[in-house]
Amino acid sequence: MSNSISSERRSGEETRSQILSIALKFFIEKGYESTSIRDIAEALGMTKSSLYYHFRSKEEILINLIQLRYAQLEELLEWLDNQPMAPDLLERTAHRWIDCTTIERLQVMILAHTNQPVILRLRETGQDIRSGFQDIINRFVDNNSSAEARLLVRMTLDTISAALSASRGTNIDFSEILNVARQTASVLSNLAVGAISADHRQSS
Amino acid sequence: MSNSISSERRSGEETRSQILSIALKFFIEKGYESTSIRDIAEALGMTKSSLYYHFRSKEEILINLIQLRYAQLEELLEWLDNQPMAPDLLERTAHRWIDCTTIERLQVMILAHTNQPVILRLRETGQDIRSGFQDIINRFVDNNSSAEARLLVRMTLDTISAALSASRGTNIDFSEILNVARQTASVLSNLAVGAISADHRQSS
DNA sequence: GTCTATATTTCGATAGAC
DNA sequence: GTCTATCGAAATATAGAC
Repeated sequence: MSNSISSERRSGEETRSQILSIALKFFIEKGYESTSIRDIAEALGMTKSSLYYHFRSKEEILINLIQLRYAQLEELLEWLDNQPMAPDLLERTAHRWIDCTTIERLQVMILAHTNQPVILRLRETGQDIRSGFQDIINRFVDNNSSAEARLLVRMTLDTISAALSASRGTNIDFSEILNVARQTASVLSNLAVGAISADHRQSS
Repeated sequence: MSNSISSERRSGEETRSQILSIALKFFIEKGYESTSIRDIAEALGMTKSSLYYHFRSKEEILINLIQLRYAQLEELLEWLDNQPMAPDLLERTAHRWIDCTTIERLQVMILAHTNQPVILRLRETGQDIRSGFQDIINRFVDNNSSAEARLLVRMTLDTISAALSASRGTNIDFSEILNVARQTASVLSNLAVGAISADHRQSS
């Protein structure tokens, strides 16, 4: 409300993003519950109270981090809605998703992966945390599809998580994870499309 | 030390296994850190103090649960050491692992999957928590192998985790998860063996 | 925007009676 | 083997000075 909003805003936003960055690091390494506000504050050379100026609660920090994920998921959904259905559409969708994955988003995926209980709890208490791939999955299968087909479609779209999970504790780097995720998506999409076709043959 | 040890022992062991069972359920649903000793005790109709008679600490409960996993991993390793190396050995190893997976062990895998930070911390503080597949993976690749080959072997052996993770939030059942894990292991083992062969061609 | 000081709660764990 | 009572530590969060 003063005439120096811009500069005040700037430094405020910088501190905010530093907090998010450190919090992401701790939440991945130690887990959300084992990371205290104090851990985050002290790593930034400030006190707990200062941190509460920027975020109302610890949950709000987590929610901010998680939501970074959805903008790109919606872009992918918009792209998908403009594609004609084709046998290789699932594979192309998975590849498109992998190709637009940056190292920052990969870290958010690790966060979501290593803190499933609290994220599930937030979702149940009505926070704005949507479940990731559901809308995209529904483009390929429905509730009449076999469990096999539904699961294979999910796995095809989520090979990054599978590669990430398998790479835990190793020094395998970012680009290699995406490379392997790509290969895996290709072979899994074949299995998925086969299962979907089998469903259709059975229902006709 | 009395002459009624057997009956006393019996009821003690039963309480112990009830505690482990409830703790497993809570650790999966709420996460280890968000589950209090009180949660576990009250679910069993007892107090916190009574629980401390059976387990020294909350950590000890978790460690007991995690260790249920290793007996069968060692059986698999012993079987593997008696097999001659063959191109399809990786696939057969993965299938053997999947085929001996009970629903109880699947739950322990979910536990390990949803509580990675604390399990990693226990391992670092010298508790007897070994990392799962490392010994088995080393039978197929070494540090000279490409990152691609190493990661693909890991993923081939860990398709249960991938299928489990993808099935979160759905009602897809146990047998279908194992079925899909089997199919996935087959196609991934082909990729892995291809990558290993490529390594050998390059080094010779 | 950052600080000191503190309120409030909850946790893991122990002591000791029965 | 289970209980009541309690300790001490650490957590989230707030109030108010600067």
